[in-house]
Amino acid sequence: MFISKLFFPVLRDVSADAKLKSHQLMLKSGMIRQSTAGIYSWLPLGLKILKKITKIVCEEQDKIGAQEMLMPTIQSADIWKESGRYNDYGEEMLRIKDRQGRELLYGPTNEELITEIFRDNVKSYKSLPLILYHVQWKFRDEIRPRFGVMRCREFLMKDAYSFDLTKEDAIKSYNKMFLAYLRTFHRLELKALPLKASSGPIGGDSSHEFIILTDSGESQVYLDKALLDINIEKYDDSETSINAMVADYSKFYSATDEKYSKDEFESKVKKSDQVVTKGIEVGHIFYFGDKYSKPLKANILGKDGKNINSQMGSYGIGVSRLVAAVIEAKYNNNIMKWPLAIAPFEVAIIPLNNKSDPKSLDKGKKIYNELKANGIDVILDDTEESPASKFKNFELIGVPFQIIIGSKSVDDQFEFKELNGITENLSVSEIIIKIKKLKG
RNA sequence: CGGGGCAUAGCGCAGUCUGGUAGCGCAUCUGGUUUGGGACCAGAGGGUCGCAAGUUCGAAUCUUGCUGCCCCGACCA
Repeated sequence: MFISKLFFPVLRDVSADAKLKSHQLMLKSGMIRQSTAGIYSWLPLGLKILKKITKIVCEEQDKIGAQEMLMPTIQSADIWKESGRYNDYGEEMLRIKDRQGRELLYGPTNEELITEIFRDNVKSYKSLPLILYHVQWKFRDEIRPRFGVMRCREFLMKDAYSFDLTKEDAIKSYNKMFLAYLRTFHRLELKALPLKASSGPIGGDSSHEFIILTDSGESQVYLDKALLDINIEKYDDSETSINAMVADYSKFYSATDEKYSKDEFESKVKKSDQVVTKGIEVGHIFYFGDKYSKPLKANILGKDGKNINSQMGSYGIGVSRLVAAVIEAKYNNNIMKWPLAIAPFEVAIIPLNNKSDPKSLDKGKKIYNELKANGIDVILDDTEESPASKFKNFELIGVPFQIIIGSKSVDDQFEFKELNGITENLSVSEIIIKIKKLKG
């Protein structure tokens, strides 16, 4: 991408309404624009990051054997009446009538729909276990949306649904998902904390929420430092390894504000291991047995030829919220510090004096082509802006690395600078090797 | 839903109290000078002052109604 062609309407000032840093920075850098209360358009830069995060989320789902599909945003009210949630869900559900007067709704979640699909298409225990997921826009009519995409009404969510024959099997699916979640957040370079949670309107008897630790999050969390030292990379996909992981995470104390008890915290965690910080909920997993399969009559035939209800779980990740959560967790001095894996661009090439020295832009283009040929996501500054303004722009977007072509470059050596970090002089081939290595 | 605030150029704001026909910064366009940390000079374009009604010779300004947005509280990925 040449920056002169990129649609990114940056703002010098943002409204005093944007209180949260992530909200301010997303507006300033032209990632998003608000359409109406709690509803946002994603401009090219924001969408690019959203897609990169989505890809990582999907890869980790695929890795545990979940299969991607896509359900619609609009659903019929009928199945919600069958499950009993049409009345229970309340004002948060956006209800719509079509021209025939049929009752529809904009899905806030998809348990009913997936259960219907399962009911109509899966008849035998031999098809189990089955985990299906999709990444789709949801709508929940929040009483008071705020904080940009952090708490909005329309949001992108990955939701997965597991179907198993027995509770024991269902817990295996649940634990696999637990691992997938921790791996996903690890790849996003976030400190994620699984917490036992009350299960809310989704229902069921086992659930964890996943909280991203930040300095500025919404909810206060209390935890044993040992939880942060667990290395998720040491667990593989085997059942024993997964069980060990769940056991390891269950060993130590952690609680949100609501469940926190001072006495318990003090007695279970050594003073030196106590961590009190803030967090943002980005994921939630539930095991809820036959809560939906029973009312929706999602029966399958077991080995003995008898009909049974499958055991279900559902698993959500707020993908659009994750974008803001990454910013909150990692920003520094008004700069968004993207992990390389989701950065809007991996490298910016900055020829400083395009006007007075046309050769420098030619050099930039040559490097641009070489990097592109090596699969590197690169942006070239082909404008005649002042150097200062160029640097500011790339800082604002949060491109992690810069290649600077200017008076300090000699021959085929260029300044290779880490955003707000060290600068070294490298040749193009050295730079390519370095980035490839960082990408892993 | 309860309580409060705001709505003026693409963005951020002043002007409203005390009515006299709209201004500042940034952005945009033109020309010139600049170029290692959001450059400078000169000029230009851009506004039914959220909508509707009322008061008045005259309304961004006063009155009423409506709409939208935001903030504080109870919910949520």
